[in-house]
Amino acid sequence: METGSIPVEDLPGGFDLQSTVESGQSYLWRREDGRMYETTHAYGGSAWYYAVTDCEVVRARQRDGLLEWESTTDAESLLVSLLRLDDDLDAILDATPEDSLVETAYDEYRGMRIVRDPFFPCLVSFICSAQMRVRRIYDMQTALARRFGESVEFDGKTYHEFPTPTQLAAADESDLRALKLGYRAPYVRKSAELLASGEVTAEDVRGLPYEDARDAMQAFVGVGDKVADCVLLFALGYLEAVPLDTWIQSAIEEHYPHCDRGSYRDTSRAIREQFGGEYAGYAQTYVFHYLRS
DNA sequence: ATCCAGGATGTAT
DNA sequence: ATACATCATGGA
Repeated sequence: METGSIPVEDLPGGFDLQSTVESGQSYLWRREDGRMYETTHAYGGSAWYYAVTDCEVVRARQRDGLLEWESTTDAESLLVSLLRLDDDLDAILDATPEDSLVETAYDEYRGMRIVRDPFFPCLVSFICSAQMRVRRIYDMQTALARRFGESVEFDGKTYHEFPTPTQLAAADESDLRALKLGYRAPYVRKSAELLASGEVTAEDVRGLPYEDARDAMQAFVGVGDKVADCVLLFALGYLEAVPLDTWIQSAIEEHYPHCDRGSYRDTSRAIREQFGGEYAGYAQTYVFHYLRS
């Protein structure tokens, strides 16, 4: 086992591990004690979390200004990538317009960062998110990993990686329904098949201008405007993407009624401008977490 | 019991 | 392009 620590206290804008991985933007991380979403700020906020990706387990906790980690291999660059520790949060705040709701949310969860999740797990988690509570989305992803993913041994325990597109494409609908995916089961299977066959790839989307990328994402099944925005924001690094979910819709009604333009596309453009454009997704994620907590 | 949860799809207009 | 019913599941 390799270990290390990353000084995060002096990163521009700081860092907050708990809000980053427990704000409903990523379904990659689990708390080591299995109490995700049951209690808040356990151990003074220094609980261990783990993620499994590329057959590697990485475990991390934040304590005394450090992000301490344990892994099968050197995990520092992986953590910088997954948790976007290279984002200049101060610059992002500076680029965000004066706005009492956004500022309140930024103050409440200072240091929370957008994640950079692996594409396929992110895609599936947000396909599953349709009409579903955050806690149950977690449970579905956990069930998929246990049932279809590779087992990885680490530190005397068995962890389960999220399945590959090929692994999920090989499942049939009844297997997925047995895991309580409900009507999302065929969406997940068909989208896995599109990736497994190479008919659609993440590279077909990555690099496109934002609105083109949002359209391209809808080649997947079970992906409309909102889920497309989530994957663009939380996996592909389109920080301007603002997923218009029910929470943000009600925030628009309440705080930004002039941004409601009827259609998703036009409302999206308006709220994106309201939130400062380039980093509008950051403001969205803070507001989402603030309103939902 | 009825309503709702990080919506998308198929169909009719 | 927009309006509508329909789609599982569990918790309040």
